[in-house]
Amino acid sequence: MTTFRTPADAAEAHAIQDTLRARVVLDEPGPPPGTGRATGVDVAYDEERDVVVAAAVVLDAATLDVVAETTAVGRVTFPYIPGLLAFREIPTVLTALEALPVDPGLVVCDGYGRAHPRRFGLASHLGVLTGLPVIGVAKNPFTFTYEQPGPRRGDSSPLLDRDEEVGRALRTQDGIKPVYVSVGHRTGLDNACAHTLLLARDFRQPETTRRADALCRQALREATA
DNA sequence: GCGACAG
DNA sequence: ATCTTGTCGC
Repeated sequence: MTTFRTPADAAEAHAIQDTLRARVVLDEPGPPPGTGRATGVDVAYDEERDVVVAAAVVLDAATLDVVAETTAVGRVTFPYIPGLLAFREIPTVLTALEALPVDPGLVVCDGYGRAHPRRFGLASHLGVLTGLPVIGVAKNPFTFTYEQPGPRRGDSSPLLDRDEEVGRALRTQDGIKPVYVSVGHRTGLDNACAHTLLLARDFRQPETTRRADALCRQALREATA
């Protein structure tokens, strides 16, 4: 597992992304959807107290039952800069992932992977550092463009950077605004969408992110109280 | 130069 | 991300 280093500034962060990008694996299909485990990771902040809490929640991919969960507390070491989100979230997320007593299976993060200005978003970065299959499911289209997908659950359309497909806008519930799926590491886009759809069985967002989000917020309250 | 911009 | 009550709707 590669060591994480917090960059001194944006220029150094860009350089790190440009270097690590070469290690992304894009030619593996990834774990079969609906089997094994899927792990959601998310982070909550208390900017005032300079505290960050990460959560990792492992689900059975078939039943969506919780198999294991961990949290980790850290300090904010990098500001939020669009395109550099990973440097803010990854350190504490790594700690939470390492504390898991079981193999995470497919890791699902809140944000982007290949859909990124330098093709190296949070999901790509986390994948390269851990070696795990990782995908990104974001709630906003960031700077990318897309045609509105069909109205039904499962409908999708290409997420574009110029004319390059960097991800997909995927409708996970009938008549509800889509989520934005992109590949991180060791997973194909079709598979990433299939996983997302199965994980978003009951809600717009995948159950993995919902559980991780709830857990890190709760842990932040407790760490802050 | 100004605005937009994952979380 | 986070600040934040009630309220409209299934």
